Amino acid sequence: MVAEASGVSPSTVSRILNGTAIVSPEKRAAVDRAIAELGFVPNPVARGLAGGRTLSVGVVTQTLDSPFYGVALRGIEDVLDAAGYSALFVSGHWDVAVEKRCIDTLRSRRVDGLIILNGAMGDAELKGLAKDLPVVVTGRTLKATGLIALDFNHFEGARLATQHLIELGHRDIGHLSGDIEHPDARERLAGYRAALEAAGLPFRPELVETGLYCEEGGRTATERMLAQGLRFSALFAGNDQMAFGAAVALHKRGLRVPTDVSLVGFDDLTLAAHMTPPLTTVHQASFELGLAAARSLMALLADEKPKLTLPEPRLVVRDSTGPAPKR
Amino acid sequence: MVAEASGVSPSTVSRILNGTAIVSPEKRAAVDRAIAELGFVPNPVARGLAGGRTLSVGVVTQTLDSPFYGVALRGIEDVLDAAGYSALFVSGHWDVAVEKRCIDTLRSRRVDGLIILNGAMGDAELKGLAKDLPVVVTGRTLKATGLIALDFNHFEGARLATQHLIELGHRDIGHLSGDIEHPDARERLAGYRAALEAAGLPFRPELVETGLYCEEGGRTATERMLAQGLRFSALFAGNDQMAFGAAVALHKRGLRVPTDVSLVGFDDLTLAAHMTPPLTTVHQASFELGLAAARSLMALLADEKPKLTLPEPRLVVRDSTGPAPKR
DNA sequence: ACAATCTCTGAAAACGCTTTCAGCTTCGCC
DNA sequence: GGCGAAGCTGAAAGCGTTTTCAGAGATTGT
Repeated sequence: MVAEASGVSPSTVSRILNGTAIVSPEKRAAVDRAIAELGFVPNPVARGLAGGRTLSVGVVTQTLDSPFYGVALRGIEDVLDAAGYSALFVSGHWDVAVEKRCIDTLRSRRVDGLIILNGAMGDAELKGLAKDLPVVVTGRTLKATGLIALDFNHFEGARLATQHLIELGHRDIGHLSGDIEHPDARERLAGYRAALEAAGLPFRPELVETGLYCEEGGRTATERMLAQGLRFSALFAGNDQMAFGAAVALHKRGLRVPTDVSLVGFDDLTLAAHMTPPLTTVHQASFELGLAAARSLMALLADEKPKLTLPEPRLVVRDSTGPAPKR
Repeated sequence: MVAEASGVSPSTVSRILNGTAIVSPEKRAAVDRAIAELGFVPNPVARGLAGGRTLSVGVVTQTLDSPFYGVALRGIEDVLDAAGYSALFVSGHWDVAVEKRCIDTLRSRRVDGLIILNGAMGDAELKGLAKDLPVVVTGRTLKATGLIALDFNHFEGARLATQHLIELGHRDIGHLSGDIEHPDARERLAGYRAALEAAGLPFRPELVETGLYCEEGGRTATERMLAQGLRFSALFAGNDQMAFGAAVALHKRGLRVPTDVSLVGFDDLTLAAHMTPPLTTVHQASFELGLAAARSLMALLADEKPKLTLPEPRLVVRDSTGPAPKR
């Protein structure tokens, strides 16, 4: 230990560095000077070995390059960085087995905590994990000690989107649902249905088509609806990526957005505002989600109980929705 | 050390785990059994302290949520993961100071190597870094020991894109250039110019507008050109994101793609194929870039000299380009 | 004024591995 | 048959911190 070369014992230096105990001003000054002169930087690896805390947290996401979670990762990074923590990002690729392996790796690397963005694993396992180390999980609601769950109000978002279409006079409103495995897809579907029923419109299962939460999924789902000869004047897509795909499918069929078909997305990706026409969508504050997740974890690590809450979803009306065409 | 509880000395176990030396089959079998029974998992933190190798590499990118680099990150993760390495992703936010701080953090965490995606720092500093630990850098060409530079052929890509427009009969071809600070933006501009000149067309500086490499940058650059009353029948955007922005600007002016203006992008983001109309663009193999970068680093760490090469750019013709309108 | 308490500090153990060093065998060869 | 070389293995010394433990002074209470 280099700093020792300048006066005191390693224990004292450690105490100064960590503020673990009171040290006399003179020694503190001497050590500070030595540190500055030597350009000393503590070694996190050794710290991790000795102290058990590595000042690193694991972040498991599904795909690193998702436009939606990417932004959340940035929020996480910001908070962690400011707190002196480093993030280990891993992706589970929507595969429970891969996800578990990732988590094992992270644990073997002795991360101090875990942030799991929309994990695929079961609630029970998650609770088990949380017994060992602090966990913040998004995309589900769950209560357990050492665990904080953060989720958006998908139901309300979907309700807003559908209501908007109804208010524009649309009656035949289709829904492109994400894979029903995802709790958020289920909630969005429920919100869509609730809005219809609140307006006295029937819920028609044939107007709901399911696909993967991506451009391709939205495109093929729309093509299926079109192929079936279904009549609809508006489409509420489970997320923006699906909406992009839907726009392509409609365009190919010669249908104009919003003249022939109104289109609403969900997420408000950066790109939504830059699509042609700019997409009406439900804004999800994913950056804030990242911030909140990271802050929650920091609180958990400090043995506090914060219970941060996420902003409510908000409809952003752009140019992809318009009045229903006369029948 | 737990595994010792079953027969041999810790040194021998370590040797088996690392393949550092030849061990007799019986001992090896005994140890293997013990490891299996105890479910022993080596502690990378201790390993890092003792051996100097942490089996982790630092990856510095500019923004975690870039659609282009996101894909590359996935490629990096795939390779690293398979090799038993973990990645520490950090983002420099296009700021040299931030970037340096990130690198310091990574070094203090004793990463075994560094992958720098389009770093903002100077060549000289990079070379200095490479003296200390293996570095792979993308987006520039550079030669130094312990350093591998990987880059696309931006010039050729831009040339292909421009040539395609010329072959379609376009004569007034604008270019939305990325910030000229970026070497790749400069090369793309050069490729554009070379294609023009090869076809005997004059290079007209007023048809080149510069902006940030993002949707907003493309939109405002296009708006500026439109506002100046410039006549052009085709636009070659510095990257796909700028092309998306350009499409919005054109759409607002009532100009149709490709009927009134043909549009070519660069990168071939996933979204390019799902935009309306699907975007003609230059394919950059960013996933392969990630793979190649990670593999190069692994090779460097193994003291090999691989010199992987990236695929040549390739024009992907979709629906955003068409024949030049008659004048 | 003396014991009982506090403060502050250093010595030393621990964290869980890797690696060097030296010792013991077993060969191969003159 | 003896000697050097080569092959395996264990003991022990780190790696750079934190943390426990106990001791040296300085305070306080009576």
